[in-house]
Amino acid sequence: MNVDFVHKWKSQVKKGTLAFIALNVLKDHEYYGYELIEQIKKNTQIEIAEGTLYPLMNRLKKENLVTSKWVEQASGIPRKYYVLTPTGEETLLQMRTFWLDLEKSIKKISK
Amino acid sequence: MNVDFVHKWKSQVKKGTLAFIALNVLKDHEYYGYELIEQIKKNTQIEIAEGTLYPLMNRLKKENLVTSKWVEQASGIPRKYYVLTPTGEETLLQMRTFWLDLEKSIKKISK
DNA sequence: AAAAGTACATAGCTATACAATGTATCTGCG
DNA sequence: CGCAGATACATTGTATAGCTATGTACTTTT
Repeated sequence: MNVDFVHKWKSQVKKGTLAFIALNVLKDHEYYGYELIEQIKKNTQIEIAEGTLYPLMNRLKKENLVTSKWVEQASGIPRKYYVLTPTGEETLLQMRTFWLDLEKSIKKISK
Repeated sequence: MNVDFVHKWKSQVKKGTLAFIALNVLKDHEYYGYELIEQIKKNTQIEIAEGTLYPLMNRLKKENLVTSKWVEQASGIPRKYYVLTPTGEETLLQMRTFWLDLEKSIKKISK
């Protein structure tokens, strides 16, 4: 019951945070989709389904926060690398401000 | 454009965090709906629409995390007070653990 | 040759914040 | 007195976004 609620809740928290997390990870390093999932999992223990990441990246592209470029591989499927745009960097800064405020607020009420 | 994206993003971050915030605020003090909105605004600067809070509290009730009781007023509309259940308290602890981990992870990737 | 991993992508489902709207009561002000 | 604004609850409809399931295609491992 309760386990189920917490599970759903975590999924809801991801709504929004994932965009923030992805932009943060892309800030200093470009990654392709599959690799981005692995990086995020490694750094945050958060697992993103592929069906979540690809639509997410397309939204961020549509909003002009990232661009993408195909890179051919010596062997195998070409990889689509994602890069932060200047708008993306600027947006990330605004998001960080909001996040820090939220963090502080929650710290205040959760003791 | 970008302002619009950030605005929508904040709304998405609220999905999930609001339940967490409400439970935190109710942990040590019972409040009625309207007052809860004011308390949250005062403590976190986060504004919750009434159309958000009432369905939220009904969900939390259905999940047995809070109970409610009507309290008649000497004058005016009776108030519906919300109280954390033991299940609610336990769930809150699990949520806090997840939140602290998330906070730590984001701190790690955002510098 | 089959299974598992890499790599991209989409469709349908579900949960939830918010605006808009509605009901009802009380208080302050001209 | 009458009315605007605050108090207090609630519902409906819409948009957003994560997740499961599914699909394609290539490579590596067994």
